[in-house]
Amino acid sequence: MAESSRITARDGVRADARRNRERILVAARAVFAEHGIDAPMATVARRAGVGVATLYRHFPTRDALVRGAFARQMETCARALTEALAAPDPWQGFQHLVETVCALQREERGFPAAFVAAFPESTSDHAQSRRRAERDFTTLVRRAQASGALRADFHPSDLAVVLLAHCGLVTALPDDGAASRRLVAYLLQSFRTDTGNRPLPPPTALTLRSLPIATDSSQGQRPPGA
Amino acid sequence: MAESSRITARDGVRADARRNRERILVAARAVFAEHGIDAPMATVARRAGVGVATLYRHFPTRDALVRGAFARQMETCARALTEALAAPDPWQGFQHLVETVCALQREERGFPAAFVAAFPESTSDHAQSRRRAERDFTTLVRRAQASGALRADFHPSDLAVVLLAHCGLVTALPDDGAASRRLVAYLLQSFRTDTGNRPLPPPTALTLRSLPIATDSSQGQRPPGA
DNA sequence: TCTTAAGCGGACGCGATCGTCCGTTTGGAC
DNA sequence: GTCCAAACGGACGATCGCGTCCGCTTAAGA
Repeated sequence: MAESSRITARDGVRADARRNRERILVAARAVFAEHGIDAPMATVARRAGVGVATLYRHFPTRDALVRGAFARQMETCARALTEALAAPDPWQGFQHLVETVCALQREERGFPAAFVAAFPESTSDHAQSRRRAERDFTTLVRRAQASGALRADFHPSDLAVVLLAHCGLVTALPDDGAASRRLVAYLLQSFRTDTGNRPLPPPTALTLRSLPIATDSSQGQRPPGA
Repeated sequence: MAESSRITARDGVRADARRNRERILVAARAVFAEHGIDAPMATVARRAGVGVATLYRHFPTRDALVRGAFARQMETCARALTEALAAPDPWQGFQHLVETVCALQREERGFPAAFVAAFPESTSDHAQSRRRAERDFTTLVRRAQASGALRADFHPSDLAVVLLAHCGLVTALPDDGAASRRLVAYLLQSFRTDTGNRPLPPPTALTLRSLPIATDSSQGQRPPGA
């Protein structure tokens, strides 16, 4: 009769519930990749083979779902930052960090827009992660500047500028890794002190003609948040 | 009875119709600036003080409305390109062009997303403008490269990369001119051959914490009126 | 003034998405 | 096997935006 006797598993979650949760996350990644993170929740549910209610039970808000779906990518980002700090050459670390995060944005469609939700202010642990990430990144910047490779007037906030711009680019051109690579290469060059022009990845096939039509609003443009 | 006798004005448009058209365009710019180009058509109509039907009569599709609303900005872009070609120093022309377009994207909110719709493929005259713009820009690039100021591996398609990235940035951070200026400065530097680090505009106040939350799609609703 | 059609506006039907409610199923402890 | 709470799923009412339809208003030529 003790309530503990009713707990069904180590973590108190029934097997089918855990299974469904995983199916939902897989489906969410697929659907977000196809239709952007504004895709209907019902679509995710159908893809996962569960009812809408089940979806909402596991993830009460779209925000929670997005965060759940891209948790792994977020961890990869965090790891990249740790690795960057550990790298013997701070500039190498810096460059690798930027390239890794941008590669994630480029490869996992839906993730770029989700990224900025990565460090939600609501939950305290995440706020803490976020603060730590900021601190670590600032340290990395200082070191890279001290080593002479990163220009002295680079400001840690420039990372946000880069990420938002890159996010916009890959959101507009989901298939085009070339554009993303090109942008990143240009930006990294402008961050260096040693500024001899270095080889770039190949240019894109874009023309003004081929730019996506704006009012086809199927693309999730990110609205500003709080 | 002759149909020509019924024509009511020089251009065959009644005075109230012309007046309403203008009011709609003003309202559209305001509403697009506040809520993005996906704002409900009815909102534009209400703001303009006309009925929905009137709005649809003048602009049958949202696309037509967007194009009408930002026609002036598009002309400014076209003029900037012409001026850039006429500039004595091709690099100056190039730089001025990029800065002008980005300034427009930054200042007229809603325009950035609209920009890519600027040269619709449907109407032949616009397609022609677009082709001409491409040709002119390519010429500008060649000249700037010949002058030695623009790096040889800059490709005209890189303009699209810049514009899309910048569009993403200002869409995400509508109020923040600093971020836009910063990005443009970085990119222009990386386009130069002469690559000594030059002074940058001041950094932004962004932190990872302050990045907009992706899935809060509630959009910062304006507290007053609307 | 009179006439007429160009122009106007709001109501309406349609379709999509949201998030909840509630009856049914099922995992797993005993 | 029995039981029950956890979990499920689909139906449902509410909301929102779209674009059209139709009766009314009004500009402006005669």
